Amino acid sequence: MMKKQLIMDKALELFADQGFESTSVQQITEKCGISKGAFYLSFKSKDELISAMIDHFMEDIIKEIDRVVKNTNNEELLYIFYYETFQSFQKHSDFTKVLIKEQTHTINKEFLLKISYYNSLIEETILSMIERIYGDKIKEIKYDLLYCIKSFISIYSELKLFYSAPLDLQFLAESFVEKTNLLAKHTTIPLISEEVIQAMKHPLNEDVTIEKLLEIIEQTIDEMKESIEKESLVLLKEELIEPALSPAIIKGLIENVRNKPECKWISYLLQNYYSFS
Amino acid sequence: MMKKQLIMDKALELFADQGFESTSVQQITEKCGISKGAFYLSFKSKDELISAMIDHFMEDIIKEIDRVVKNTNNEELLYIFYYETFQSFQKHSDFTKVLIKEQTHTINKEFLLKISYYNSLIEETILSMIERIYGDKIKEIKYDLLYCIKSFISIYSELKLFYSAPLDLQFLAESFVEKTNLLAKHTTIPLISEEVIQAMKHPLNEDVTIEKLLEIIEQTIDEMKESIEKESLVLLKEELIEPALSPAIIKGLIENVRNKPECKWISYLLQNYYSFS
DNA sequence: TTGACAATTGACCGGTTAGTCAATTATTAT
DNA sequence: ATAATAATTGACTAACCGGTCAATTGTCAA
Repeated sequence: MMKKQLIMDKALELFADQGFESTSVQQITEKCGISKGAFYLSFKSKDELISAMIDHFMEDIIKEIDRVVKNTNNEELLYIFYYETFQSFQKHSDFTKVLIKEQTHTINKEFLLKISYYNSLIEETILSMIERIYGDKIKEIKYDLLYCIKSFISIYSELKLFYSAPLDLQFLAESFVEKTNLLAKHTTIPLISEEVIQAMKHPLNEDVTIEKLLEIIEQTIDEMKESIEKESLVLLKEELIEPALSPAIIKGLIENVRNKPECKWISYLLQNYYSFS
Repeated sequence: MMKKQLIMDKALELFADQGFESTSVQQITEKCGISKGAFYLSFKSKDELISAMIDHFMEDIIKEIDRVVKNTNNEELLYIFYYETFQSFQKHSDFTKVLIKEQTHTINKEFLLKISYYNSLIEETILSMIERIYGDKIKEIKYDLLYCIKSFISIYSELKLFYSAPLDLQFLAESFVEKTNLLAKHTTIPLISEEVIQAMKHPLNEDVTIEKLLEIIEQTIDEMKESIEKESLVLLKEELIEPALSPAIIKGLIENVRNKPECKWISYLLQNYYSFS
């Protein structure tokens, strides 16, 4: 439906400079030139719009970065990574603003969990890139590098997106490549160890209730065609209602489900629910 | 008044995990065990409470960091700076959370301007520190270093304050000292030039109206004892209503006013208003 | 042209917000 | 003890919020 896209676009503009909470459905519908009722024909609630928006843009951004990282040789990789990330952020500048704002601000646990999920996907990509470029020798400082790279990207976001600093993207990427290489080659004091990372993992998912999980699963099942994945999901749903299967079987079913792109989110939630790492 | 402090303390706790907007005056008064009316005896509005809170904590944090930077010899300076900054942030962890949340989120232009003012004070301190430690040779990358140092502090904030990562502050400071030294000694591609800094300066103060300025000035005048500074402020107020004086005289008057700590904010606003750098 | 159906509207609902102010209570001076 | 004054209360207002639904409008086949 066209209407959905229109609402997402206009809402994004408002969210970008007011945030989720301060933007009312009224404002969105006015900007779209539609009535309040029409909004609720496209989205069940304001929260559903936000959730859909996060999915839509995050998937797009991650897909772009992943593609670039996969298809670039090691020599240029870091430069291309920075450059394409900045490009992608600039292309989706409104969404990036929203993300930065809401990452620290939203009270809604569902959004936070979702954002942290996509964040973990990006972290995986960056980590695999670091390992490819620098090899085993930086194993102990890989999380240091990860957080520094993320910081550099934040510097870009702050300067370019929030303060409109006149910065050349290629130059920016070059400069950050140099800084990253410096840190990778000479850092001797690792700051963030594997244990630290483990200790701070998933502080959010304890708030995901069975009811909420069942609701999302049922909705997804309805939208799926008959397949092994759908069958697996049905079994997982029954397991949630009345536990009967062994952990090994559950883990296997979750693995099955993960194959379908539209179920990745659910498999992530289930994995956390059953505390599988 | 004791009541004011009580309200600030309790409000800060709520602001830290809900943000300004999502925290109602009702919630604050309940937590204080006072009535809604009593709140408005201490603060004219919710905004005034927030404004007072920003001033109170920012001045405290900046004073601590400034004192440390001034009283430490160059050798240990960077380490002590990081360590004391982290200590200060930990001591004021609720306020730091508020600051991080609202820096990117608040719509209220007055708060943003205030935060960016205090931010510029901290930046000045960091820059003076960089120059003291590394001397003239890093002149071209001083803004790079500034932003990297700020990024490192952000990493601390994210890990420690938001994700409660188990990190040792001394170790953390040591690690960041190494990273900073590495970047200072080997960076060859300056990212942020003087021109970039100039181009992104003060995008906010265009929203400060004469009326708002007059309001703040009048309020401050009432609270001041007779002095050269008060006289200067009265003259500046009259100048705002009916321009008559030369730029040189205005600049001098602003310089006078700046001497009183309680007028620093006003002198900053006036300086921006008259576009003095 | 008619009638069945789908799309769209906006007045309305219950709830929450910041802020006010007449009424009440507490304190102090005499 | 009494009167005057200061401090405190909480019901109240007007505005706004997300969400609903009876009523209206638009569409199209017969």
